[in-house]
Amino acid sequence: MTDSQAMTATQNAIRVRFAPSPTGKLHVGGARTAIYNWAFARANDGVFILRIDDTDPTRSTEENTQIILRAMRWLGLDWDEGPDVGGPFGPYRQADRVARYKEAAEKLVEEGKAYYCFCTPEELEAGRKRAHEAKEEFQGYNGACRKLDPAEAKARVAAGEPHTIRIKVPEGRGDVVVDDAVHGQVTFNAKELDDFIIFRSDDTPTYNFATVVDDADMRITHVIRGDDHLSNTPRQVIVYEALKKPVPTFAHISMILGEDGKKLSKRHGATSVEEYQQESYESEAFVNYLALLGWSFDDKTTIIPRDVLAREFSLNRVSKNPATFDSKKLNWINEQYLLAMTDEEFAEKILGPQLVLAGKEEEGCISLRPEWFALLASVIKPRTKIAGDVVSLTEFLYKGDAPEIEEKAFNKMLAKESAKPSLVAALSALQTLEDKASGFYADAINDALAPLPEELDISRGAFYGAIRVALTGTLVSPPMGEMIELLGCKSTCARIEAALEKIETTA
RNA sequence: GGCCCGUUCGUCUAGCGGUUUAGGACACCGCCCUCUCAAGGCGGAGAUCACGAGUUCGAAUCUCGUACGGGCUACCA
Repeated sequence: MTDSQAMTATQNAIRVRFAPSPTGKLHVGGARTAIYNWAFARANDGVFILRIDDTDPTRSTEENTQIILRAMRWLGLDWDEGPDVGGPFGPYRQADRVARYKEAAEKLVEEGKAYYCFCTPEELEAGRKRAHEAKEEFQGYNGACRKLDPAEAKARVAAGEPHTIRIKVPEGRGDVVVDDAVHGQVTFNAKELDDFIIFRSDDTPTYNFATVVDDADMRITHVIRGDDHLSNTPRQVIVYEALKKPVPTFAHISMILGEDGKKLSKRHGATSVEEYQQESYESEAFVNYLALLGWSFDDKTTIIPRDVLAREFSLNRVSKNPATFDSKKLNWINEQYLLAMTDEEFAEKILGPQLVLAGKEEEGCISLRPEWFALLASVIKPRTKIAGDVVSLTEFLYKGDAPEIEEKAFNKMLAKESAKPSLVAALSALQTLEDKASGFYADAINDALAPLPEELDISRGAFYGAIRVALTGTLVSPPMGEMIELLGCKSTCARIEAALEKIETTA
């Protein structure tokens, strides 16, 4: 590629941005917006930019910024330009760009496209109240300071009078048509827009101004963001026009609701990405689920790995209506990702880390006995919804030689006549098997146990149930052969003997 | 109040004027497999496409109203 070609490519490249405010953790709604931006950029060989919109210094924190960055990394959404990696249009934190906004705002004042306003918040509030009580159609700013003589206004500013800067919505602007990639053309009448504030009296820019300056400076071509900004878009279009910058394409995506159909909030449980990470969801499954919440690939696909998403995402398949967050489906998708792992992979990525985390195994345990862990993975994997489940699913392994037996389980399986002969027969069969030295494997164990119920004239349910309770103390466990192989002969026999003893003492 | 957006099974969605007795997925129910619990296989129930008019030979799909939900109307983002 020649330099001029490279230049053309960059100029034509799609550039999108995700611009969270660090006023809290990364929310699932924000995460989905980030995913759509990222996927749209990747699918179109575009550039994905991360910008921190911290124009509100009172609510923004560095800690939240770091949490958001961490969440983005966990989601696997890599950015090409951003606060930590830099880029040609930085800085990428709004707090570091205030001089730029000030300059842009003053320039608009100079050009007569914006003006100083000396109205106090109290006056404005009173005006709004009056308009509201009079039930006036238009309840916005009345434009009092618009008529001020510019020279006089400048003098008042120079004299230190508190002031804001308001943009002038051009007289007779007519309809502002927003070209929205998901909603189509949305028309607003500029008459309904008032001269809104672009710069506060405390010398900070407002959101509607700062984002436009940044999006223009950063050559953003597509603004993909939440629905709640749709009504603000005509205001931003006015700013683009005042700045004489091209207006990007917008794509307003709907919000995510809680299971009661209300806006997602704390009382719906986990709402931040961080919480889902801590609850041990697979990052890719989480991204998959969120991507599908408001976007579809076709009429049947539900499993979309991250790389496929990055190839296939398109804005025209984004749906307009709000979506309800369904943790059951998230769980199911998560499970599908776990199921898709090989046993070795599952042992390495899920079993090892989770068991180490729970203090059940030592770091590096898998390499010591890879086959045992692969077998364990094969029985645990289909029973795992999320990674953290493996701790309870493997609990039977760590119960020692005389597991505590749940009362309910004892009463149901061991407190009956068939229990003792079942255990005795199983014990002897297993010991014989071990003596044969042909290998204490699941298949052989199953073969050794299989004929016993009939020989003893005991139902299979009662027979295996008795062993299950003896070995685990509970009524639920992995399949018998595998479980016994995992426990090994020594522990198995010890547990059966302990159960027999308990039967004796109880009887 | 004004302006804007949205409305297909409980949930996520497919559907872009006839191919639809509205398709798929989650959840639910049943059967099969089976020593328990899963996983897997098969099947079932579940949506008069918010409602009402209109356009059309024909509408979930186009238009207009109504209702309900949401957003904006801040010196929040």
